[in-house]
Amino acid sequence: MTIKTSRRKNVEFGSKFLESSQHQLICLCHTRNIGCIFYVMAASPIMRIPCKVAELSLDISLNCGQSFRWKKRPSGEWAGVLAGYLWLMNQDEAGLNYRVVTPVVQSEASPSESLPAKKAEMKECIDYEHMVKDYFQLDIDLESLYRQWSLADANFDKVAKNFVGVRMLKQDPVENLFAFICSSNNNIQRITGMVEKLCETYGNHLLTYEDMAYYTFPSIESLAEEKVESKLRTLGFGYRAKFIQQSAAKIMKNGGRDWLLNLRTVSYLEAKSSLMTLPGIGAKVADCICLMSLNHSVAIPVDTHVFQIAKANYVPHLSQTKSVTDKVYNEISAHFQSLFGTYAGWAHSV
DNA sequence: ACAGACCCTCAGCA
DNA sequence: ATGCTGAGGGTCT
Repeated sequence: MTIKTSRRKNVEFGSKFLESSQHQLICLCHTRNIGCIFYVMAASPIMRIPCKVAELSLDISLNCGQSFRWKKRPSGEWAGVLAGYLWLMNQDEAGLNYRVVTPVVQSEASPSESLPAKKAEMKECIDYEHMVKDYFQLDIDLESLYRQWSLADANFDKVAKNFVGVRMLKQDPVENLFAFICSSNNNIQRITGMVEKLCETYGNHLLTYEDMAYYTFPSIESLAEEKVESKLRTLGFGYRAKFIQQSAAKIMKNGGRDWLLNLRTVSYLEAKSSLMTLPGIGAKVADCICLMSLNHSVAIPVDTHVFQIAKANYVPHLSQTKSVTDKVYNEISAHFQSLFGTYAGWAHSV
């Protein structure tokens, strides 16, 4: 089997490996003085889920500020790390195409010995389709929700045709939480850079694919260490450096990742108020986390833009209001919740 | 309820 | 070319 390397040479080895598998092997080979380091990855075949653009627009949903981790590659594919794999996706009118790239071996030894041992692992049946459907929440009928929202609100009806297929992702709450601590008083470009720095500094290098390094999102533990604040300061996080370290430490004290995941099972208001006990998380960020990773689809994050839109089109008596006080925040939230119903947060995103 | 302060960056403009 | 200002998916005191 011929394997392309990052140095654009071809390496021959392991021709029997995976001969009966439908997976494709990719090997990146770096010479380091005498030895070689092999980064071996397996790319799945392209898989497909029938899905209309009206049910899911990748271009909007992956790039509208709910996740900061998806990047469009020159090929037009979206690339992102999810559940410890690199995913590559695109879509056409009728379907979503995706493939998965996963590291198999990273060793300084000759790969010929370790590869067969990984063979069984590769063949392990992983339900990628289920993971995609879960992440995009494809069991939720978005077209039907759009119809419902259009009936409820003429303004939505007018605007919605330009923003078809806007779907909330079901994100990992750890990534979601720390990314949105970064979002306060900030712009998307800078937030994206900060999330990248978090991953490069405290995440694990997953693999390098076509000259792009991909990292996992850091664990809560790794962000909870005391040194993190000063390090993030030097990386330009500003006052958010302290929030990140302190929130991580507090979550660990509360029970770590399980404590966060458990917020999916409690009521929306309980989840929100629990999140707001963490430093750097106020009402808006808490609502973002509720909506984007904790299944509380009724949550309405009221940011400065939602405030402006609400003043101009929905809650006239706020037209002279200068700032978003708690009272104003709750009033705007409640308005959109009663207008759009259970999936109000999804409608708000459109 | 409401200012200020908080880190940093980047348009927009003089 | 430099320098100033305001705002950017807020939060805390």
